[in-house]
Amino acid sequence: MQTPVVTRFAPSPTGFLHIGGGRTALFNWLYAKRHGGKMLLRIEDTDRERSTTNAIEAIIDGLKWLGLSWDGEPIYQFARAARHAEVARDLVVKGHAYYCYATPEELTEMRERLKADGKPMRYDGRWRDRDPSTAPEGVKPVIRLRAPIEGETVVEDQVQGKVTWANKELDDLVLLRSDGTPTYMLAVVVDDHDMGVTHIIRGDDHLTNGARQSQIYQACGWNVPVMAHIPLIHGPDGAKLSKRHGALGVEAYRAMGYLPAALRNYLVRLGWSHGDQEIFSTEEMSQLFDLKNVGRSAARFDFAKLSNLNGLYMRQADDEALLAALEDMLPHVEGGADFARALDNAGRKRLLAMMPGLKE
RNA sequence: GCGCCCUUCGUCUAUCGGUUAGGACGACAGCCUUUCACGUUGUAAAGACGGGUUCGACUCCCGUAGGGCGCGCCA
Repeated sequence: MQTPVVTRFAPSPTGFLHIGGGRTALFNWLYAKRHGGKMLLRIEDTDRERSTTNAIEAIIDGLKWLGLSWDGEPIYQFARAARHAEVARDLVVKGHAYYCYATPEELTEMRERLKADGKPMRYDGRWRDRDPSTAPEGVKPVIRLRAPIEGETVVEDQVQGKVTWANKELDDLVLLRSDGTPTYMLAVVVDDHDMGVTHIIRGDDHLTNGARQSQIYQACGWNVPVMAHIPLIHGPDGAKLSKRHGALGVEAYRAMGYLPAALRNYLVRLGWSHGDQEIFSTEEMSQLFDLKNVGRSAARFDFAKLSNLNGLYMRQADDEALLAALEDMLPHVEGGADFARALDNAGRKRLLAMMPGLKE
């Protein structure tokens, strides 16, 4: 019997739902649908400084607007900190991790020296085999993974293919901070395992993390989920998508009047293809989507093509549905609230009558 | 600096060793139209570079260049 597919979308709530994150969520959602599985939502809020409830709401709101849904309640990573710490301490007991008493200042100094010498900036393992009884007074230790030194770590990626690292390139990462809270690297592995995630589909900026996380899985004695690192979305100039490119969050696309169906269609074709087909209904893409046809190179965002698709979806839209979409959008667009207030039933009727011409 | 990844028209992409290298957006030129839009017809436009392997490379291998990502007690 094959285990059912479980994917997940795991944003960190430090801003709004990034357009790239929206596509990642879409791919996870489609993959789960295609295989009759589930998509889970996990909020990665372990960075207490930067995580805000506003951002959590914005992400959930953005996903809903995009028409994406998830199974069960969202999991909040911070709430699971005790479990993460327990795994880290268990790893120490088993000899797969150790306490490191190096201070942040000491490590910064170490990195600066390595950089000056033109050496790779990796933790040098100074506490890996040192007797803890020689620990300095008053320093709270972190827990580091005792990563393998020899051999190699391989990620059998569904998009990138087989990717190999020499273990000597990967240093002993921190699992548990000195204040007892988990790092991202540990939390992700423990949560994905506990949540029964079978497929990790995320941006390829996480590819190296995939290797490091594989090492944690191995230390824990757990199976590594299937991984798929999808290419990133770049701005029209080929540089990483940033504020200066304009619309970063999906809510900005709503405010510009794009239809969710058009944005989904645009996003799914960024990196994925099915022969020459350009237009996919949501139903269709959830039947056709696969990892095999996801490309490996970054795609540039093209507003002209998005607009073209949006026009196409508008012209095809049912008049009532388009009016509903308009009213739905009004509160989010500048000056829209006034328009919405002035829109009575008579106005609505008039708008509906004009819609066939308007949408052309 | 070290590691990993990527490279087909301006852009998104098809091609799974043999094709006139296909489609879409955009551009340009017609047609339609009181205008704009829609629609429609057509045109231009691509395998980064250099070596191999092969009867034959966009496709496989190596190198170079360019780009991206990672190298935090951030996620």
